[in-house]
Amino acid sequence: MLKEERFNHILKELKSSNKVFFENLSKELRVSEDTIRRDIDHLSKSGLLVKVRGGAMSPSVNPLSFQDRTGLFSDAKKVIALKTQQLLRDVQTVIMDGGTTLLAVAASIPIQSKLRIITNNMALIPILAHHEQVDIIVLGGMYNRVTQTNLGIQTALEAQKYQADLYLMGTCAIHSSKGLTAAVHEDGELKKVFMKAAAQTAVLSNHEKLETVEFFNVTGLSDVDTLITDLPSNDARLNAYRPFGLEIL
Amino acid sequence: MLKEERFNHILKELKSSNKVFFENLSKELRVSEDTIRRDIDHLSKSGLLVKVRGGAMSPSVNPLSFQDRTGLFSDAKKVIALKTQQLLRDVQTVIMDGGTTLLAVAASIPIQSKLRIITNNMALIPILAHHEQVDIIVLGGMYNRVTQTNLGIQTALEAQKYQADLYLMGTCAIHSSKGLTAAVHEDGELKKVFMKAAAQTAVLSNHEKLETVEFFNVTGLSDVDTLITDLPSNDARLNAYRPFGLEIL
DNA sequence: TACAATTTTGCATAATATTGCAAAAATAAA
DNA sequence: TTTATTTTTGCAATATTATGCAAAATTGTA
Repeated sequence: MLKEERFNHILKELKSSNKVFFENLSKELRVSEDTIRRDIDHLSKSGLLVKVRGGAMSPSVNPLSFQDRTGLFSDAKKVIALKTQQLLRDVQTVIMDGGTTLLAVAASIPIQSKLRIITNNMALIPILAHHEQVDIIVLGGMYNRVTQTNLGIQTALEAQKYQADLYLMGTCAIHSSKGLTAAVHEDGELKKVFMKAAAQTAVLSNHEKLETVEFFNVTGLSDVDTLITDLPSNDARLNAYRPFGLEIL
Repeated sequence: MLKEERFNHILKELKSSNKVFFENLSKELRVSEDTIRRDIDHLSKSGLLVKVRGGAMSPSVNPLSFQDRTGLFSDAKKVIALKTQQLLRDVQTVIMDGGTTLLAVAASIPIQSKLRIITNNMALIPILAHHEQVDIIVLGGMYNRVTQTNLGIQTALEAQKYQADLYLMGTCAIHSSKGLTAAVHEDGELKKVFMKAAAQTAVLSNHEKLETVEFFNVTGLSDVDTLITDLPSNDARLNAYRPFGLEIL
């Protein structure tokens, strides 16, 4: 029996019952459990199934194409996304970088909005598929599978060529004395470029990111124009940031 | 017995049972397994079957030959895609532009391939999500919803910064006297840049595009190194292109 | 037809892939 | 925490595939 026939057997069984077990497959296909284990390993690397303890399961639906089902976003992100809409009403050109918060923002943009969005965030594209009035300018670079963003020198060089009204900054750590910091060097540098390219910078942050620090400095808080969190704007936990003169939404 | 007769026998058997074994074929056709192996090699390079350990399978039943969840790809595109794989074995860096044919090519790249892909084709990204050894360099620009590609001056400027071993050209019209032409101006200009950036250019084309002309000139056929269609390489409809000294797969 | 050049074929051998086993490591359960 | 179970890793035996080579067959040319 060919290896690929075993693969087909496994996938067929997975299709009908949604879960397969090493033990059963080993008996059905008359090979050792090790072989089944390796088969499943192979199939999982191809994304055709996901390994679980004792066997494998069908992969969860649509990994990349449609994240715009709002149920996928946490309440905190939805709150931030809705607050952000008021900033988008008065601008033409917006820079948006990485992070799922910005996906939530994009998902809540009204379908008839007229906007130009400059981004290195590839996950944004399918979300904006039906916004025919939204122009998307993609910033190229080395694609990062984990963050689904383009990064690198090339991305920064491209970003410098544009002028935007607003920069919506997604992922970063915020600290009242250390300012904004990023976990990835290239991402941190890119954020600096984005700030220069935009007339106004708004930082979007879950309250859990407040008073945290990452390794790479981006900027001080006085360079930020607006801070948007999931907290009420008068929440005490935001007091530390009020002296910097930024607008808190 | 002629080689062509063996081919026919193999393909016939493949059609009826979806799989063939070297051992059986060797006995049936009274030649050594080596000869069968070479025959299968040839048919595999012609995109008519996929080799597996011990024999070969028809591409449609091999779960690993295509990552085609949607069943979107036509037989012609699958043949072209499988033929194209032989070019990818010896290169490091490949430029791929727009068109669904190139999506089929990407979908048939083995999961363990090591490759660097330079592209303005955003639809390529989710297909290559599980190819951890494939680096993707995205070329930025104005995103076009219909073609799912980035276009414009910016895209061309970026493309000029790279050197590639191979350029796989997707959508274009081919004519024996008019050469290659494109339907969209920016796309045509970009194709010229891609050709300059790559050491070798291969044009992928459905046979229905042969002897058709679009409005924007790209280049003459003598600048093309390889032509890959869904037709057998000795098909009479390809004769018009043979004088240009390009390799026809 | 005869001869040279090319292609095809089968074989030996080296390289590679698959399989099952056993020990070590990691994970879940008590 | 300890214990039981599952998973990973390394290994050796076996099977398959790729490669170079020489003989045979085929093709083209005079």
